[in-house]
Amino acid sequence: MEKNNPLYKNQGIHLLAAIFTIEKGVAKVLLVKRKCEPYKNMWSLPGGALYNDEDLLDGLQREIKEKTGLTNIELDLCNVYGNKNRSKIMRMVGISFLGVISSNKIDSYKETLKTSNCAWFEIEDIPDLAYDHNLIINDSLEKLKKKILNSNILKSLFPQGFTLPELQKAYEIILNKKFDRRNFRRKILSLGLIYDTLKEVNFEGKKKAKLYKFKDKIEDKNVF
Amino acid sequence: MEKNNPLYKNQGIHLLAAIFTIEKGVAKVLLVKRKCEPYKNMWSLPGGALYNDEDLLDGLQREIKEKTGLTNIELDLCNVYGNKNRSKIMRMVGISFLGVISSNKIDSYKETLKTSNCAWFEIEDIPDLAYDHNLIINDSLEKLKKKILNSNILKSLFPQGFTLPELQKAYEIILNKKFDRRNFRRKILSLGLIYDTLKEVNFEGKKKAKLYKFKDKIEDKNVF
DNA sequence: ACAAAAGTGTTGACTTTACACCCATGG
DNA sequence: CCATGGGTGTAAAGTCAACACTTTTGT
Repeated sequence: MEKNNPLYKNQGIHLLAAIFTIEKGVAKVLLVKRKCEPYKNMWSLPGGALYNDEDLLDGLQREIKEKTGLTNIELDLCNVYGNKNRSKIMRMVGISFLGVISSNKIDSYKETLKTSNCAWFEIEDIPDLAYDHNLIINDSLEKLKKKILNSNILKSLFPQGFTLPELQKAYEIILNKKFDRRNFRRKILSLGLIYDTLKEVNFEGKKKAKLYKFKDKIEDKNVF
Repeated sequence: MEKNNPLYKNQGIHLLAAIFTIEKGVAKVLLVKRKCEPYKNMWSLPGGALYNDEDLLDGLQREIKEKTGLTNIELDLCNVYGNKNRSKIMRMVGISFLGVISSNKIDSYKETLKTSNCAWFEIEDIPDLAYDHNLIINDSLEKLKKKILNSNILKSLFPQGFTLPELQKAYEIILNKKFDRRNFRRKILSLGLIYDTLKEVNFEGKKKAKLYKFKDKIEDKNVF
Protein backbone atom coordinates (compact mmCIF):
# COMPACT_ATOMS: atom_id res chain seq x y z
CA MET A 1 0.00 0.00 0.00
CA GLU A 2 1.63 3.21 -1.13
CA LYS A 3 0.19 6.56 -0.31
CA ASN A 4 0.71 8.00 -3.75
CA ASN A 5 0.09 5.04 -5.99
CA PRO A 6 -1.81 6.56 -8.90
CA LEU A 7 -3.80 3.37 -9.30
CA TYR A 8 -5.85 4.18 -6.24
CA LYS A 9 -5.21 7.82 -5.55
CA ASN A 10 -8.00 10.32 -5.25
CA GLN A 11 -10.88 8.03 -4.59
CA GLY A 12 -13.66 9.19 -2.37
CA ILE A 13 -16.40 7.65 -0.31
CA HIS A 14 -19.86 8.97 -0.83
CA LEU A 15 -22.11 8.42 2.18
CA LEU A 16 -25.83 8.39 1.45
CA ALA A 17 -28.86 8.14 3.67
CA ALA A 18 -32.32 7.00 2.60
CA ILE A 19 -34.45 8.30 5.46
CA PHE A 20 -38.09 7.29 5.45
CA THR A 21 -41.07 8.35 7.45
CA ILE A 22 -44.83 7.89 7.36
CA GLU A 23 -46.97 10.99 7.37
CA LYS A 24 -50.76 11.02 7.11
CA GLY A 25 -50.80 7.42 5.96
CA VAL A 26 -48.19 7.81 3.26
CA ALA A 27 -44.57 6.63 3.16
CA LYS A 28 -42.12 9.38 2.32
CA VAL A 29 -38.41 9.78 1.81
CA LEU A 30 -36.27 12.78 2.62
CA LEU A 31 -34.52 14.51 -0.28
CA VAL A 32 -32.32 17.57 -0.56
CA LYS A 33 -31.98 20.00 -3.41
CA ARG A 34 -28.41 20.26 -4.64
CA LYS A 35 -26.86 23.70 -4.46
CA CYS A 36 -23.78 22.96 -6.56
CA GLU A 37 -22.53 21.04 -9.54
CA PRO A 38 -22.75 18.32 -10.56
CA TYR A 39 -26.51 17.85 -10.82
CA LYS A 40 -27.04 21.40 -9.55
CA ASN A 41 -30.68 22.04 -8.61
CA MET A 42 -31.65 18.40 -8.85
CA TRP A 43 -33.00 16.53 -5.86
CA SER A 44 -30.82 13.86 -4.29
CA LEU A 45 -30.44 11.78 -1.17
CA PRO A 46 -28.80 13.58 1.71
CA GLY A 47 -25.15 12.68 2.05
CA GLY A 48 -21.69 13.62 0.94
CA ALA A 49 -18.04 12.77 1.05
CA LEU A 50 -16.43 11.08 4.02
CA TYR A 51 -13.53 13.10 5.45
CA ASN A 52 -10.11 11.61 6.04
CA ASP A 53 -10.11 12.27 9.74
CA GLU A 54 -13.48 10.94 10.83
CA ASP A 55 -14.96 7.51 11.37
CA LEU A 56 -17.37 6.50 8.66
CA LEU A 57 -20.46 6.56 10.85
CA ASP A 58 -19.48 9.95 12.24
CA GLY A 59 -19.10 11.26 8.70
CA LEU A 60 -22.54 9.96 7.89
CA GLN A 61 -24.10 11.80 10.82
CA ARG A 62 -22.13 14.95 9.99
CA GLU A 63 -23.32 14.95 6.41
CA ILE A 64 -26.92 14.41 7.43
CA LYS A 65 -26.69 17.24 9.91
CA GLU A 66 -25.08 19.54 7.35
CA LYS A 67 -27.58 18.76 4.65
CA THR A 68 -30.78 18.43 6.67
CA GLY A 69 -30.19 19.73 10.18
CA LEU A 70 -31.20 16.37 11.64
CA THR A 71 -29.02 14.82 14.30
CA ASN A 72 -28.57 11.38 15.77
CA ILE A 73 -30.39 9.37 13.15
CA GLU A 74 -30.20 5.59 13.52
CA LEU A 75 -29.01 4.08 10.26
CA ASP A 76 -28.24 0.61 8.94
CA LEU A 77 -25.88 -0.23 6.12
CA CYS A 78 -27.85 -0.91 3.01
CA ASN A 79 -25.72 -1.28 -0.10
CA VAL A 80 -22.58 -0.27 -1.95
CA TYR A 81 -22.48 1.38 -5.36
CA GLY A 82 -19.11 1.02 -7.01
CA ASN A 83 -19.55 1.54 -10.70
CA LYS A 84 -16.53 3.47 -11.91
CA ASN A 85 -18.60 6.02 -13.83
CA ARG A 86 -21.22 6.84 -11.25
CA SER A 87 -19.68 10.22 -10.49
CA LYS A 88 -18.24 12.45 -13.17
CA ILE A 89 -15.80 14.58 -11.22
CA MET A 90 -13.80 12.00 -9.35
CA ARG A 91 -14.01 8.34 -8.50
CA MET A 92 -16.60 7.97 -5.76
CA VAL A 93 -17.83 4.77 -4.20
CA GLY A 94 -21.29 5.21 -2.73
CA ILE A 95 -22.25 3.56 0.52
CA SER A 96 -25.93 3.77 1.32
CA PHE A 97 -27.70 3.59 4.66
CA LEU A 98 -31.30 3.12 5.63
CA GLY A 99 -33.12 4.94 8.40
CA VAL A 100 -36.59 5.75 9.61
CA ILE A 101 -37.64 8.75 11.63
CA SER A 102 -40.53 9.81 13.75
CA SER A 103 -43.87 10.66 12.31
CA ASN A 104 -44.82 12.34 15.58
CA LYS A 105 -42.22 15.03 15.35
CA ILE A 106 -42.54 15.60 11.66
CA ASP A 107 -43.64 19.18 12.02
CA SER A 108 -40.65 20.19 14.07
CA TYR A 109 -38.46 18.41 11.55
CA LYS A 110 -40.07 20.46 8.86
CA GLU A 111 -38.93 23.64 10.53
CA THR A 112 -35.36 22.36 10.59
CA LEU A 113 -35.55 21.21 7.03
CA LYS A 114 -36.98 24.39 5.60
CA THR A 115 -33.72 26.24 5.97
CA SER A 116 -31.81 23.44 4.30
CA ASN A 117 -33.74 23.03 1.10
CA CYS A 118 -35.02 19.59 2.08
CA ALA A 119 -38.38 18.04 1.55
CA TRP A 120 -40.31 14.83 2.06
CA PHE A 121 -41.38 13.13 -1.13
CA GLU A 122 -44.03 10.45 -1.31
CA ILE A 123 -42.31 7.27 -2.40
CA GLU A 124 -44.81 6.88 -5.21
CA ASP A 125 -43.90 10.27 -6.52
CA ILE A 126 -40.15 10.71 -6.62
CA PRO A 127 -38.60 12.87 -9.35
CA ASP A 128 -35.48 12.02 -11.33
CA LEU A 129 -32.64 12.31 -8.89
CA ALA A 130 -28.93 13.07 -9.09
CA TYR A 131 -26.46 10.22 -9.61
CA ASP A 132 -27.95 6.74 -9.17
CA HIS A 133 -30.15 7.84 -6.28
CA ASN A 134 -33.41 6.56 -7.73
CA LEU A 135 -31.89 3.11 -7.77
CA ILE A 136 -30.61 3.54 -4.23
CA ILE A 137 -34.07 4.48 -2.97
CA ASN A 138 -35.56 1.38 -4.58
CA ASP A 139 -32.94 -0.85 -3.01
CA SER A 140 -33.45 0.83 0.35
CA LEU A 141 -37.20 0.35 0.26
CA GLU A 142 -36.76 -3.34 -0.48
CA LYS A 143 -34.45 -3.59 2.47
CA LEU A 144 -36.90 -1.72 4.67
CA LYS A 145 -39.66 -4.16 3.74
CA LYS A 146 -37.48 -7.02 4.90
CA LYS A 147 -36.15 -5.36 8.02
CA ILE A 148 -39.53 -4.54 9.52
CA LEU A 149 -40.15 -8.28 9.74
CA ASN A 150 -37.20 -9.09 11.97
CA SER A 151 -35.84 -5.93 13.53
CA ASN A 152 -36.80 -2.86 15.49
CA ILE A 153 -36.05 -0.53 12.60
CA LEU A 154 -39.41 1.18 13.04
CA LYS A 155 -38.53 2.11 16.60
CA SER A 156 -37.66 5.64 15.55
CA LEU A 157 -40.99 6.02 13.80
CA PHE A 158 -42.61 5.83 17.23
CA PRO A 159 -40.24 7.27 19.80
CA GLN A 160 -42.99 7.38 22.42
CA GLY A 161 -44.35 3.94 21.58
CA PHE A 162 -47.38 3.00 19.56
CA THR A 163 -50.71 1.22 19.70
CA LEU A 164 -51.20 -1.95 17.72
CA PRO A 165 -53.71 -0.39 15.31
CA GLU A 166 -51.15 2.36 14.70
CA LEU A 167 -48.37 -0.13 14.07
CA GLN A 168 -50.60 -2.16 11.81
CA LYS A 169 -51.18 0.90 9.64
CA ALA A 170 -47.44 1.45 9.36
CA TYR A 171 -46.89 -2.15 8.27
CA GLU A 172 -49.74 -1.97 5.82
CA ILE A 173 -48.36 1.19 4.26
CA ILE A 174 -44.82 -0.09 3.96
CA LEU A 175 -45.75 -3.55 2.73
CA ASN A 176 -48.69 -2.25 0.72
CA LYS A 177 -50.95 -4.96 2.05
CA LYS A 178 -53.94 -5.22 4.41
CA PHE A 179 -54.06 -7.47 7.47
CA ASP A 180 -56.72 -8.91 9.71
CA ARG A 181 -56.60 -7.04 13.01
CA ARG A 182 -56.65 -10.12 15.21
CA ASN A 183 -54.10 -12.04 13.20
CA PHE A 184 -51.76 -9.07 12.88
CA ARG A 185 -51.79 -8.72 16.63
CA ARG A 186 -50.94 -12.37 17.23
CA LYS A 187 -48.32 -12.36 14.51
CA ILE A 188 -46.47 -9.24 15.53
CA LEU A 189 -46.43 -10.32 19.16
CA SER A 190 -45.11 -13.73 18.18
CA LEU A 191 -42.26 -12.12 16.23
CA GLY A 192 -40.91 -10.92 19.56
CA LEU A 193 -40.08 -7.41 18.37
CA ILE A 194 -42.31 -5.42 20.71
CA TYR A 195 -43.58 -5.38 24.28
CA ASP A 196 -46.60 -4.08 26.13
CA THR A 197 -45.75 -1.04 28.26
CA LEU A 198 -48.98 -1.54 30.28
CA LYS A 199 -49.87 2.07 29.57
CA GLU A 200 -52.85 3.12 27.51
CA VAL A 201 -53.33 6.01 25.13
CA ASN A 202 -55.83 7.21 22.59
CA PHE A 203 -55.18 6.64 18.94
CA GLU A 204 -58.06 6.89 16.55
CA GLY A 205 -60.88 5.49 18.60
CA LYS A 206 -62.56 6.75 21.68
CA LYS A 207 -61.51 3.71 23.55
CA LYS A 208 -58.01 3.76 24.94
CA ALA A 209 -55.49 1.43 23.32
CA LYS A 210 -52.54 -0.33 24.88
CA LEU A 211 -49.19 1.30 24.31
CA TYR A 212 -46.41 -0.90 22.98
CA LYS A 213 -42.73 -0.26 22.31
CA PHE A 214 -40.06 -1.90 20.22
CA LYS A 215 -37.50 -3.83 22.19
CA ASP A 216 -34.00 -2.38 22.16
CA LYS A 217 -32.48 -5.75 21.38
CA ILE A 218 -34.07 -8.29 19.05
CA GLU A 219 -32.96 -11.88 19.27
CA ASP A 220 -32.75 -13.83 16.01
CA LYS A 221 -35.48 -16.27 15.09
CA ASN A 222 -34.34 -19.76 14.22
CA VAL A 223 -35.66 -21.10 10.96
CA PHE A 224 -34.43 -24.57 11.89
CA MET B 1 -17.09 18.08 -4.91
CA GLU B 2 -13.58 19.18 -5.67
CA LYS B 3 -10.95 16.84 -6.92
CA ASN B 4 -8.21 18.13 -4.67
CA ASN B 5 -10.08 18.98 -1.54
CA PRO B 6 -7.70 17.85 1.21
CA LEU B 7 -10.64 16.90 3.39
CA TYR B 8 -11.27 13.83 1.31
CA LYS B 9 -8.15 13.36 -0.75
CA ASN B 10 -6.21 10.15 -0.75
CA GLN B 11 -8.77 7.81 0.62
CA GLY B 12 -8.83 4.27 -0.56
CA ILE B 13 -11.28 1.42 -0.73
CA HIS B 14 -10.13 -1.87 0.64
CA LEU B 15 -12.01 -4.81 -0.85
CA LEU B 16 -12.05 -7.96 1.25
CA ALA B 17 -13.37 -11.44 0.64
CA ALA B 18 -14.27 -13.98 3.31
CA ILE B 19 -14.37 -17.17 1.27
CA PHE B 20 -15.59 -20.27 3.04
CA THR B 21 -15.63 -23.92 2.16
CA ILE B 22 -16.30 -27.22 3.87
CA GLU B 23 -13.64 -29.87 3.70
CA LYS B 24 -13.82 -33.23 5.42
CA GLY B 25 -16.66 -32.10 7.61
CA VAL B 26 -15.03 -28.88 8.76
CA ALA B 27 -15.79 -25.28 7.79
CA LYS B 28 -12.75 -23.38 6.63
CA VAL B 29 -11.89 -19.90 5.47
CA LEU B 30 -9.30 -18.89 2.91
CA LEU B 31 -6.44 -16.71 4.13
CA VAL B 32 -3.34 -15.29 2.48
CA LYS B 33 0.03 -14.56 3.96
CA ARG B 34 1.03 -10.94 3.50
CA LYS B 35 4.22 -10.34 1.59
CA CYS B 36 4.63 -6.67 2.40
CA GLU B 37 4.12 -4.10 5.11
CA PRO B 38 2.04 -3.35 6.96
CA TYR B 39 1.42 -6.58 8.85
CA LYS B 40 4.12 -8.30 6.79
CA ASN B 41 4.04 -12.10 7.20
CA MET B 42 0.74 -12.07 9.02
CA TRP B 43 -2.26 -13.87 7.61
CA SER B 44 -5.16 -11.83 6.30
CA LEU B 45 -8.26 -12.06 4.19
CA PRO B 46 -7.62 -11.94 0.47
CA GLY B 47 -8.28 -8.50 -0.97
CA GLY B 48 -6.72 -5.18 -1.68
CA ALA B 49 -7.24 -1.69 -2.96
CA LEU B 50 -9.83 -0.84 -5.58
CA TYR B 51 -8.32 0.89 -8.61
CA ASN B 52 -9.66 4.15 -10.00
CA ASP B 53 -10.50 2.75 -13.38
CA GLU B 54 -12.41 -0.39 -12.51
CA ASP B 55 -15.88 -1.15 -11.25
CA LEU B 56 -15.94 -2.22 -7.64
CA LEU B 57 -16.99 -5.80 -8.30
CA ASP B 58 -14.34 -6.13 -11.01
CA GLY B 59 -11.74 -4.88 -8.59
CA LEU B 60 -12.88 -7.46 -6.09
CA GLN B 61 -12.47 -10.29 -8.59
CA ARG B 62 -9.11 -8.92 -9.71
CA GLU B 63 -7.80 -8.80 -6.17
CA ILE B 64 -8.98 -12.32 -5.45
CA LYS B 65 -7.33 -13.55 -8.59
CA GLU B 66 -4.09 -11.75 -7.83
CA LYS B 67 -3.97 -12.94 -4.26
CA THR B 68 -5.29 -16.48 -4.62
CA GLY B 69 -5.45 -17.41 -8.29
CA LEU B 70 -9.18 -18.07 -8.02
CA THR B 71 -11.47 -16.64 -10.65
CA ASN B 72 -15.15 -15.95 -10.92
CA ILE B 73 -16.11 -16.29 -7.29
CA GLU B 74 -19.70 -15.40 -6.43
CA LEU B 75 -19.69 -12.88 -3.61
CA ASP B 76 -22.29 -10.95 -1.62
CA LEU B 77 -21.78 -7.67 0.14
CA CYS B 78 -21.31 -8.27 3.82
CA ASN B 79 -20.26 -5.19 5.76
CA VAL B 80 -18.36 -1.92 5.76
CA TYR B 81 -15.49 -1.05 8.10
CA GLY B 82 -14.89 2.65 8.27
CA ASN B 83 -13.00 3.37 11.45
CA LYS B 84 -10.54 6.12 10.64
CA ASN B 85 -7.60 4.30 12.24
CA ARG B 86 -8.05 0.85 10.79
CA SER B 87 -5.14 1.26 8.40
CA LYS B 88 -1.94 2.96 9.40
CA ILE B 89 -0.57 4.05 6.03
CA MET B 90 -3.52 5.85 4.53
CA ARG B 91 -7.22 6.19 5.11
CA MET B 92 -8.84 2.97 3.89
CA VAL B 93 -12.48 2.05 4.13
CA GLY B 94 -12.93 -1.71 4.10
CA ILE B 95 -15.82 -3.30 2.25
CA SER B 96 -16.21 -6.99 2.95
CA PHE B 97 -17.84 -9.69 0.84
CA LEU B 98 -18.94 -13.20 1.60
CA GLY B 99 -18.48 -16.20 -0.66
CA VAL B 100 -18.50 -19.97 -0.60
CA ILE B 101 -16.64 -22.27 -2.92
CA SER B 102 -16.72 -25.85 -3.94
CA SER B 103 -15.64 -28.63 -1.68
CA ASN B 104 -15.48 -30.97 -4.68
CA LYS B 105 -12.73 -29.09 -6.40
CA ILE B 106 -10.79 -28.29 -3.32
CA ASP B 107 -7.73 -30.21 -4.39
CA SER B 108 -7.39 -28.38 -7.66
CA TYR B 109 -7.85 -25.13 -5.78
CA LYS B 110 -5.05 -26.16 -3.51
CA GLU B 111 -2.68 -26.39 -6.46
CA THR B 112 -3.62 -22.87 -7.47
CA LEU B 113 -3.28 -21.59 -3.96
CA LYS B 114 0.08 -23.12 -3.22
CA THR B 115 1.87 -20.68 -5.48
CA SER B 116 0.12 -17.74 -3.86
CA ASN B 117 0.84 -18.34 -0.22
CA CYS B 118 -2.76 -19.10 0.59
CA ALA B 119 -4.22 -21.65 2.90
CA TRP B 120 -7.51 -22.86 4.31
CA PHE B 121 -7.90 -22.37 8.04
CA GLU B 122 -10.49 -24.13 10.14
CA ILE B 123 -12.83 -21.49 11.43
CA GLU B 124 -12.30 -22.76 14.97
CA ASP B 125 -8.59 -22.23 14.59
CA ILE B 126 -7.86 -18.86 13.05
CA PRO B 127 -4.68 -17.03 14.06
CA ASP B 128 -4.42 -13.32 14.80
CA LEU B 129 -4.91 -11.61 11.48
CA ALA B 130 -3.84 -8.32 9.94
CA TYR B 131 -6.04 -5.24 10.35
CA ASP B 132 -9.52 -5.97 11.72
CA HIS B 133 -9.83 -9.18 9.76
CA ASN B 134 -10.69 -11.42 12.71
CA LEU B 135 -13.72 -9.23 13.30
CA ILE B 136 -14.61 -9.34 9.62
CA ILE B 137 -14.53 -13.14 9.61
CA ASN B 138 -16.85 -13.28 12.61
CA ASP B 139 -19.30 -10.91 10.96
CA SER B 140 -19.12 -12.88 7.73
CA LEU B 141 -19.83 -16.16 9.46
CA GLU B 142 -22.88 -14.70 11.15
CA LYS B 143 -24.10 -13.51 7.79
CA LEU B 144 -23.44 -16.92 6.25
CA LYS B 145 -25.54 -18.58 8.95
CA LYS B 146 -28.42 -16.34 8.05
CA LYS B 147 -28.01 -16.55 4.30
CA ILE B 148 -28.13 -20.33 4.07
CA LEU B 149 -31.70 -20.14 5.37
CA ASN B 150 -33.08 -18.02 2.57
CA SER B 151 -30.70 -17.98 -0.36
CA ASN B 152 -28.73 -20.20 -2.68
CA ILE B 153 -25.39 -19.07 -1.28
CA LEU B 154 -24.27 -22.69 -0.89
CA LYS B 155 -24.74 -23.25 -4.60
CA SER B 156 -21.03 -22.89 -5.22
CA LEU B 157 -20.25 -25.45 -2.53
CA PHE B 158 -21.89 -28.05 -4.76
CA PRO B 159 -21.40 -27.06 -8.38
CA GLN B 160 -22.51 -30.50 -9.56
CA GLY B 161 -25.44 -30.69 -7.17
CA PHE B 162 -25.75 -32.56 -3.90
CA THR B 163 -27.68 -35.26 -2.13
CA LEU B 164 -29.87 -34.36 0.80
CA PRO B 165 -27.68 -36.16 3.34
CA GLU B 166 -24.74 -34.22 1.93
CA LEU B 167 -26.55 -30.92 2.19
CA GLN B 168 -27.71 -31.76 5.68
CA LYS B 169 -24.11 -32.24 6.76
CA ALA B 170 -23.20 -28.83 5.35
CA TYR B 171 -26.03 -27.17 7.25
CA GLU B 172 -25.13 -29.00 10.42
CA ILE B 173 -21.53 -27.90 10.16
CA ILE B 174 -22.31 -24.28 9.44
CA LEU B 175 -25.08 -23.93 12.01
CA ASN B 176 -23.34 -26.23 14.46
CA LYS B 177 -26.53 -28.17 15.11
CA LYS B 178 -27.90 -31.65 14.35
CA PHE B 179 -31.14 -32.30 12.52
CA ASP B 180 -33.52 -35.20 12.13
CA ARG B 181 -33.09 -36.61 8.62
CA ARG B 182 -36.77 -36.76 7.75
CA ASN B 183 -37.58 -33.33 9.11
CA PHE B 184 -34.56 -31.70 7.52
CA ARG B 185 -35.70 -33.07 4.20
CA ARG B 186 -39.20 -31.68 4.55
CA LYS B 187 -37.94 -28.36 5.87
CA ILE B 188 -35.35 -27.70 3.23
CA LEU B 189 -37.75 -28.62 0.46
CA SER B 190 -40.40 -26.34 1.93
CA LEU B 191 -37.94 -23.44 1.93
CA GLY B 192 -38.02 -23.58 -1.84
CA LEU B 193 -34.28 -23.19 -2.33
CA ILE B 194 -33.54 -26.46 -4.11
CA TYR B 195 -35.00 -28.83 -6.67
CA ASP B 196 -34.76 -32.52 -7.52
CA THR B 197 -32.73 -33.10 -10.69
CA LEU B 198 -34.22 -36.62 -10.98
CA LYS B 199 -30.70 -38.01 -11.24
CA GLU B 200 -29.14 -40.27 -8.64
CA VAL B 201 -25.60 -40.53 -7.36
CA ASN B 202 -23.70 -42.24 -4.60
CA PHE B 203 -22.74 -40.29 -1.55
CA GLU B 204 -21.78 -42.17 1.58
CA GLY B 205 -24.12 -45.11 1.44
CA LYS B 206 -24.27 -48.00 -0.96
CA LYS B 207 -27.70 -47.00 -2.04
CA LYS B 208 -27.91 -44.25 -4.63
CA ALA B 209 -29.27 -40.91 -3.45
CA LYS B 210 -31.26 -38.33 -5.35
CA LEU B 211 -29.29 -35.44 -6.73
CA TYR B 212 -30.59 -31.96 -5.94
CA LYS B 213 -29.47 -28.51 -7.03
CA PHE B 214 -29.96 -25.01 -5.76
CA LYS B 215 -32.30 -22.89 -7.82
CA ASP B 216 -30.69 -20.00 -9.66
CA LYS B 217 -33.36 -17.60 -8.50
CA ILE B 218 -34.89 -17.72 -5.03
CA GLU B 219 -38.18 -15.94 -4.44
CA ASP B 220 -38.66 -14.22 -1.10
CA LYS B 221 -40.76 -15.85 1.59
CA ASN B 222 -43.51 -13.72 3.05
CA VAL B 223 -43.56 -13.55 6.81
CA PHE B 224 -46.97 -11.93 6.65
C1' DA C 1 -78.16 4.95 22.71
C1' DC C 2 -75.19 4.59 19.02
C1' DA C 3 -71.15 4.94 16.19
C1' DA C 4 -66.44 3.98 15.88
C1' DA C 5 -62.48 1.93 17.15
C1' DA C 6 -60.17 -1.49 20.58
C1' DG C 7 -59.91 -5.81 22.23
C1' DT C 8 -60.52 -11.00 22.50
C1' DG C 9 -61.73 -16.44 21.30
C1' DT C 10 -62.74 -20.45 18.29
C1' DT C 11 -62.70 -23.68 14.70
C1' DG C 12 -60.77 -26.22 10.85
C1' DA C 13 -56.72 -26.43 7.99
C1' DC C 14 -52.22 -26.74 7.82
C1' DT C 15 -47.32 -27.45 9.80
C1' DT C 16 -44.18 -29.26 12.72
C1' DT C 17 -42.14 -32.55 15.66
C1' DA C 18 -40.88 -36.87 17.10
C1' DC C 19 -40.60 -41.17 16.05
C1' DA C 20 -40.01 -46.50 13.29
C1' DC C 21 -39.89 -48.97 9.47
C1' DC C 22 -38.58 -50.57 4.58
C1' DC C 23 -35.18 -50.39 0.62
C1' DA C 24 -30.98 -50.99 -2.07
C1' DT C 25 -26.41 -52.41 -2.40
C1' DG C 26 -21.38 -53.59 -1.57
C1' DG C 27 -18.74 -56.50 1.06
C1' DC D 1 -26.96 -62.14 4.39
C1' DC D 2 -26.18 -58.25 6.91
C1' DA D 3 -24.42 -53.63 7.84
C1' DT D 4 -24.81 -49.17 6.19
C1' DG D 5 -26.82 -45.42 4.71
C1' DG D 6 -31.12 -43.61 1.81
C1' DG D 7 -35.79 -43.09 1.63
C1' DT D 8 -40.71 -42.67 3.33
C1' DG D 9 -45.24 -42.30 6.65
C1' DT D 10 -47.89 -41.03 10.70
C1' DA D 11 -50.02 -39.43 14.86
C1' DA D 12 -50.05 -35.78 18.36
C1' DA D 13 -48.98 -31.02 19.20
C1' DG D 14 -48.68 -26.68 17.67
C1' DT D 15 -49.52 -22.77 14.52
C1' DC D 16 -52.18 -20.10 11.20
C1' DA D 17 -56.19 -18.08 8.72
C1' DA D 18 -60.64 -16.82 8.72
C1' DC D 19 -64.17 -15.29 11.02
C1' DA D 20 -67.99 -12.55 14.98
C1' DC D 21 -68.79 -10.85 19.09
C1' DT D 22 -67.93 -7.72 23.34
C1' DT D 23 -65.95 -3.38 25.38
C1' DT D 24 -65.23 1.47 25.83
C1' DT D 25 -66.37 6.13 25.36
C1' DG D 26 -67.33 10.72 23.00
C1' DT D 27 -71.17 12.65 20.90
